[in-house]
Amino acid sequence: MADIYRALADATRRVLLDELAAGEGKTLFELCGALTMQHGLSMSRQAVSQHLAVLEEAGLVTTERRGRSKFHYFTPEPLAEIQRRWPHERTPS
Amino acid sequence: MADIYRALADATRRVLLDELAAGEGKTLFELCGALTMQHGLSMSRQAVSQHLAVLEEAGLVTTERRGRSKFHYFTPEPLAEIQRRWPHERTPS
DNA sequence: TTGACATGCAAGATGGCACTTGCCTATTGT
DNA sequence: ACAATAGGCAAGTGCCATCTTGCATGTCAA
Repeated sequence: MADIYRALADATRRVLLDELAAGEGKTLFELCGALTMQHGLSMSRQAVSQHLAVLEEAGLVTTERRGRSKFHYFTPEPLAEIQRRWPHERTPS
Repeated sequence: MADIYRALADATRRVLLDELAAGEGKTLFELCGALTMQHGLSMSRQAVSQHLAVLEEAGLVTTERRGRSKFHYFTPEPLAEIQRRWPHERTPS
């Protein structure tokens, strides 16, 4: 499991996490479209694919193949390590 | 305020945060020593200084000059952005 | 089977980050 | 004043991450 800090270091990957956190189960093409349309980021399909691979290695994204499509899901659990490592007060909502 | 994600991306900087979170108010030389002695990281003083500058720009470290020494303090507040951006369930302690 | 669709693999170019080196400034003590 | 201490600035180097390009693999529909 690669470190999540490196995965979060890239702005494009953070936007991808935003997209996946919003609506679940998006494909590579859908994410490419979302990046271009809604975030003004225009990159090749492979660039997005490589970003998703980094996120998956870090455990922040899980995938599920259905047919020729691959659906991506946000998995927030690895983020808990950050709070475990540097705990700080939380306003008890 | 530079982004905290880039600041967290480097392993040395994370160890520095660990050191500062443990005991407050350390100087550059003290941190250099801690890196070498307790973590097996042997780097030049400038390397550590540049890491501290990145952490300070990200708001994760605040400094206070006293005489010719500069004391560094861990400031965890910026980390809250991560939880705000991707909220996930926390075991209600 | 043939073509279109969705994705994967691999090699190359570019830019940025981490680290070093050398010199400089500021503070303290004698 | 002088030396020693603590730290800062700036240029240079090497490497890694990101991105692109081109081709390959697997899936579905007609």
